[in-house]
Amino acid sequence: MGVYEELVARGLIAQVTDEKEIRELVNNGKAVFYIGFDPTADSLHVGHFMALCLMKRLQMAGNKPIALIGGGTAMIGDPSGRTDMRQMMTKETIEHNVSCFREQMSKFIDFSDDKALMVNNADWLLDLNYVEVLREVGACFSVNNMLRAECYKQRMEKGLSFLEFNYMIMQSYDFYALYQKYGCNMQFGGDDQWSNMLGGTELIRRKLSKDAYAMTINLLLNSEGKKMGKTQKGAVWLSAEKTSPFEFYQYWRNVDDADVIKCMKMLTFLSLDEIEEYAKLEGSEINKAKEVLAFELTKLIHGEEEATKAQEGARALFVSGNDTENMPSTTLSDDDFTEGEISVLDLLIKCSLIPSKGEGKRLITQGGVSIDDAKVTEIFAKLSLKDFEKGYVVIKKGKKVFHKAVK
RNA sequence: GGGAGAGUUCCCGAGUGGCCAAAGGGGGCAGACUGUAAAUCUGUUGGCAGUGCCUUCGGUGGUUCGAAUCCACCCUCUCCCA
Repeated sequence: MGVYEELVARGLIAQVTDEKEIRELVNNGKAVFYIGFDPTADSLHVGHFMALCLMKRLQMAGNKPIALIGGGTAMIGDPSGRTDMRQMMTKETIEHNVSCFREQMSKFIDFSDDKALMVNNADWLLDLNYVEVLREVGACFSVNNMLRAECYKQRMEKGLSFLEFNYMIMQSYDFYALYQKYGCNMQFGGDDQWSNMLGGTELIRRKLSKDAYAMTINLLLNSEGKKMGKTQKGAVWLSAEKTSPFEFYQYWRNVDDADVIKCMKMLTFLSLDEIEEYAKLEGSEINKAKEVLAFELTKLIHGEEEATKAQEGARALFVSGNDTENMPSTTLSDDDFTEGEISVLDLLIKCSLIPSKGEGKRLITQGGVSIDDAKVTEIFAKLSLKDFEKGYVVIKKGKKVFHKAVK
């Protein structure tokens, strides 16, 4: 089975421009492909992880990946898949984000010995001359066609600025530039990028009379059709500072039954045969598969040691009771105590478990807070230093959130 | 440039002078049931202090005892005409 067939079997491929050609290139390690990443935050998140996985799989099959960081296109803002206008980002923010991306990616993709490249489209986009671009590139685009593209259609009601309208042209120009510079013959991206990617193949055909290919990967959607990797607090990040390994592990440990196998196929490097075995599990047995999924992913992102810690921590908490070793924790100082006491509400705030005291009161009233296994029943309950005699207390919020307060 | 309309709390969306911290739905959170799942049911959903205060209905001023609601100007968006 070639790598292309494997991608299909894992349910990763959404659309391709020319299946035969792409299979041929990819399976024989002849592809030089690029994937673009918009530096809209200072860390990569789960959505990017799919793309990174794909890069790695293809790299292992002998193809050469180019990670393109959109330092230039971020100045414009991609309207695809968005119903509202993007906030304009400052140059400084973009530069900061670019360097964060660079660091995270190099942990995952092998950039040594020219096996992969990392480029920033700011290097060629920012110096373009407006009139020149219009004549060279603008002439190749039909506004009529652009307006028919799905990504703009959605915006026709809510409004689309000329700035954003140009995003497709800039992305197309990237492909064109990479083709000439590095012989990049293929572009991958999320399925919402389809029209932008076609713009690039079309531009290359017109300008150079050469064929280039595009392929989109399925977005990671849950059984309800919503994008995965988002929590109420925001995205699930790959950096340990923004999403701790424990939280990361828990996110995957808690996915719906219906989504476990799909996630395994799309995100892990477990063999398809092995995954088939997990797919046979039923009922509460599915929990085993969830543990494997969570462990494998945490290992990929944070390393085996952290993954083991997260797994043991979770098992201890949920199965056997109270191992506090790997629990997220907050250290309290003397200033947090008034006359040797701290109120439960202040404690919860200090540990960032609640955003406001009103929320805390509600939680306590509804029986959602326990400290050292004792349910807190009084909203103005206080803890004294005596309660910290063993050095910490364990706070339980709801059923799944555990936190250790150390003194 | 001319004309018409819109901007409400996390999101959608009601509200056209006091009964509005603002209906309803979605989402979130908590409880029950469970398998750290789903479905279902219940409660809850601006902040701070215990019943009152503060901040919030695009922005800034104004009218009024009292404004999300009326007036003026401004900003943003949509539609029609050019």
